[in-house]
Amino acid sequence: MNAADQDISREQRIWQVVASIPPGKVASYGQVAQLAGLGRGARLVGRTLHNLPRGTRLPWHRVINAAGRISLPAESQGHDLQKQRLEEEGVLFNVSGKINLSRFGWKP
DNA sequence: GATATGACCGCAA
DNA sequence: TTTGCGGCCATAT
Repeated sequence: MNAADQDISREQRIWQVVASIPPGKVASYGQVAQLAGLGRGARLVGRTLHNLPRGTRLPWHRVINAAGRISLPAESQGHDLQKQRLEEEGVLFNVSGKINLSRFGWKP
């Protein structure tokens, strides 16, 4: 048993939670962390998603920060891709680039 | 081992 | 609204 095994368990839980997010809905990092049993390990969720391979099947674009905003830099490609995918699923952005969590927030 | 940083969160002022 | 503080976990120095 090494550190990698622990990491895999946590990553697996995070992946499971992220994969459970229905289309057209979004969840915050804290939400995912809580459901994955990580408590307040929101940072771990962010790190894990950042480490995802390019060809992943995971709907990582449905994970945003608590402010209803995309954490990635606006000039980053991931930001653009995330926004586009969300709009494809019907998630609308505010004029400020924010998402109405009361409407699109995932409620398990 | 200690310190700093990071796709962060929640609360208080 | 913004700012500051503590908390979580992994990685780098």
